[in-house]
Amino acid sequence: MKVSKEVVVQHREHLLEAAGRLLREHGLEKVGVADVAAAAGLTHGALYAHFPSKEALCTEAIARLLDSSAAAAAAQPDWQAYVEAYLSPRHVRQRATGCPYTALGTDAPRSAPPVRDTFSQGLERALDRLAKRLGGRNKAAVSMALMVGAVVLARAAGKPRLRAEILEAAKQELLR
Amino acid sequence: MKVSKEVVVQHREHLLEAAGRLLREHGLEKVGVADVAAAAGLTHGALYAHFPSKEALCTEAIARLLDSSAAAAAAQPDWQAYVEAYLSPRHVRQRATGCPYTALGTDAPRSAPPVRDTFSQGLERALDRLAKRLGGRNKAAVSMALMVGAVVLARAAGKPRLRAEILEAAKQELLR
DNA sequence: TGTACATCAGTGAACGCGCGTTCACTGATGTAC
DNA sequence: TGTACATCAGTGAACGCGCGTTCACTGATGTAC
Repeated sequence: MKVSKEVVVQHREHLLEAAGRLLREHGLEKVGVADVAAAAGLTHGALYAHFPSKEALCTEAIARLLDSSAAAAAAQPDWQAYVEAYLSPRHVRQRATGCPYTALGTDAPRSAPPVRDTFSQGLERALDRLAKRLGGRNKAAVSMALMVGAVVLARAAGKPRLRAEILEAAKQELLR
Repeated sequence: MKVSKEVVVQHREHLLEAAGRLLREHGLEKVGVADVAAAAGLTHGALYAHFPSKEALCTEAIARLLDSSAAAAAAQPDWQAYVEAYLSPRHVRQRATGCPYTALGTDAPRSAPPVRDTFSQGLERALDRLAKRLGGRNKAAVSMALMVGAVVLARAAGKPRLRAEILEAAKQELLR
């Protein structure tokens, strides 16, 4: 049945949030529109009143992720605290709420143009901001690559000991 | 029809090679058993004479990838040349024949235990070898994280200019 | 060495299942009078 | 303010498609005599 304008906006918001969470946890291919709709408290049919396709939903959800990820970084003025949180076992464990590059990085180049472009633009802006913060584009690129790489490898490492080793090594290097 | 023992071994080999290539290019979820079989010059039914399931095929194919990737690294005694090849635009472009961590890194933690464990063990050995080569586990972890992160980000970056910037920054840092 | 038979990798049709998408219908919302 | 009607987000069944897996059958291989 029809719902009020405010509720429509809420539902759209919930769909994007759920998609952002599920995509980071399970990847683009393993998440179904029914999963996203259910996580938002709706049925799959309703999703198509908000988005024309799964791809459109995912594209917008990922664009949001990249934005809010950049916003979260900007909101932490203490660089050391930011790095320590990023390279924490908690971040490695909780993919669903973590950095989109570490969750979906290797999916980006295989995706359709809309998703690829979203990643590309998000990355460009992320590096710009980081360059201002760290005073140099080279330093920004190296720092981001090291952080992303460390979390990707730590997640691929099954044993907690190896995970901790990778995270610690990256942390020492970044805060040197 | 039945084929000779030698041909059976060849077909198995071709299936694993095709799987290794297609998996790196398209990811675990987008590659079908029919795709792999066709790339190996067989029909999908034949695949099940060699492997009990898609998962078993992928697990073995990935194990091979990790081994041959480590072997390729060991075969290049010149560290600078290795780093330059790894951080080259060519490697960024050709996912199908490149490093398995940069191609499938973010798929690893979402995969079923057999695939996850394969990655975990492969990573452990890769870091061991690199530690001997670079004289320190910390240095090995940092170098590998930076290399993997740089290629993942370079692939996510659409524009050649941004790609080159990331690769160059990482290269300078690693060969410092 | 030659022959008869058992073996088994390969083929392609078929099955079951899940997924993205569509659509007729519902009923609360919001608007026009 | 009250009423009648148009709108449209949401529901759930249905559709088409692709994919992993199975299986009866084929025919070349390899073995036993």
